Amino acid sequence: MIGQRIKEIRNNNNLTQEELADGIISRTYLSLIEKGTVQPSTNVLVKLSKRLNCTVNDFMAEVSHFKYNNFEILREIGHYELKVDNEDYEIVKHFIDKEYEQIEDVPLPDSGRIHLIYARYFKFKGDLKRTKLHTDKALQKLSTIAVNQHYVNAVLLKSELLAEDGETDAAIDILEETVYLTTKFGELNISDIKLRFALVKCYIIFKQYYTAYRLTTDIKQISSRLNITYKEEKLKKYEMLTLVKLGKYKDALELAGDSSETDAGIMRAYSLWQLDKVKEADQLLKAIPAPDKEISSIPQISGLYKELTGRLGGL
DNA sequence: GATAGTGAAGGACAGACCTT
DNA sequence: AAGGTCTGTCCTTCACTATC
Repeated sequence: MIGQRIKEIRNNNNLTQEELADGIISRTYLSLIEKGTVQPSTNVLVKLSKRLNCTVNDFMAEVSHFKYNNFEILREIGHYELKVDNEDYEIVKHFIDKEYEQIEDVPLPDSGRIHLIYARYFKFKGDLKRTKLHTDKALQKLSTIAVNQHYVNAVLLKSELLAEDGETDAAIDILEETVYLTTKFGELNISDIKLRFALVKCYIIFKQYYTAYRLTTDIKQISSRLNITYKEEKLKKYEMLTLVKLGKYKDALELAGDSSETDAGIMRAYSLWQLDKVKEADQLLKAIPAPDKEISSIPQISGLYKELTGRLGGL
């Protein structure tokens, strides 16, 4: 597949094998690469991509499936991916019922996308066994092409499952590896932000707060470079939490501003308490509505709340 | 003739494995 | 730990053939 793409791009650039290979590899070897007989090294791919004025990712981009005549399925995959994104799972059930994963000759990337839809559906349904099965299949099939948004989504789901199983270190491994690949071969996009978000969550579980904080800074930089916003509120909470955990209470207070939002309030109160402003902390804490169960979507913030109420309860 | 494909032979290198 | 050997992969060169 890579060879096919190289040939396509070379032809678009009106270059012969001789011209493209010159000074990089032998012409014969390029021929073998294009035929798919050999697997070129990354080094070679990088050099070829430079001469062809493209990225290595372009070599791995999906070859258009004009031979794959089932456009209907492709259209449906895209349609139901959106439905899954919107958590419209009841509609997705129609897609599941069609059992597209049983169809032979579906190209690997598309088959991977089908499995990913299945995995996300079964995750919603709470069927962990099928979720894991389809996630692994999706990863396996999507890994045959360049790191793209579908592969990243599969990685995110996989890391989520690993973290839920208490295998945070394995989750970090797969996320870091994917960050490396996207950074090395791809151009920055929303996937880079999503991956780092997932990493922040894992590093907080691992109590590696400095790394988590550094990642929140990375996310802000990438967002600003791409001129997009992504879960700004949650990012701010993570940033505050890491600052609090690092003992940078003044910075945390500054970041929280005068937000009346519950999580921010908890972290403000906690920081104030740490800075010996017990009275202010107590007042702030009393203004926070008493939660009946989980107070925050971020467990560590609930932890701060419990600690704080424990300490200030006697006042 | 220019370009591309194939096969054989072999060098360079890295990783795995074993011995000292 | 340091070394030697083996093995597999990447890559080259050369010679030849096929296609346009």
